Amino acid sequence: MSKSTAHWLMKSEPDCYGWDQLVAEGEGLWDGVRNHRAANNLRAMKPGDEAFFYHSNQGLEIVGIVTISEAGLIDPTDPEGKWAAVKVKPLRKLAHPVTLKAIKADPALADIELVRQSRLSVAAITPREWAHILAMAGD
DNA sequence: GCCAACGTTGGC
DNA sequence: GCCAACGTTGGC
Repeated sequence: MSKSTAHWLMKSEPDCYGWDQLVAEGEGLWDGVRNHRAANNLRAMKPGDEAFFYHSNQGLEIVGIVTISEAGLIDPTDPEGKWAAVKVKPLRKLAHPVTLKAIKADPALADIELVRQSRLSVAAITPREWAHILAMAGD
C-alpha cells in the first residue's frame, strides 16, 4: 500500500453526465460500471485520489480534474450489490483541455491505458503520465 | 475448457 | 454509419 495518492482517468459522455453537470451538483456518484477491470480500478481508489475527467463521444478531451470524495461504495444500481462505486467532486478545470488527438500524437503517452484499452471507462494514470498531461494543459 | 457468434463501446 | 477492440454467451 502506497501512502501517496493514485491517479486515474474517468470517462463520461457529456450528453449523459458532463463536467458542467458535475460542477452544478457539487458531487457525483460514479456508478453503473460493469467492466471488471474498470471496477477493479474503482475498488483501488482512495479518498483524496485525483482523476482526470474525460469527455467521450463528444469533446474527446480531458476537461478537468476531480477528487475522489468517497471510495469503496457499493453501486446502488446493482441489485446484487457486487459492483463498486465512488463519489467524486470537481477540483478544477484544466487551463487548456487535452484532446485525445494530442494524447495519441505524444510519444510520451504511447502506453497510456486510455489509448491501449480504449473502451475502459476507468483507467489508471501513472505519475509520469499525470505530470505530462498537466504540463500539456498548461497547469 | 475452447472458440465462434454476438453485443457494446467509442473513435473515426 | 462504419468498424475495431473487447467482453460475454452458449454450443460442443
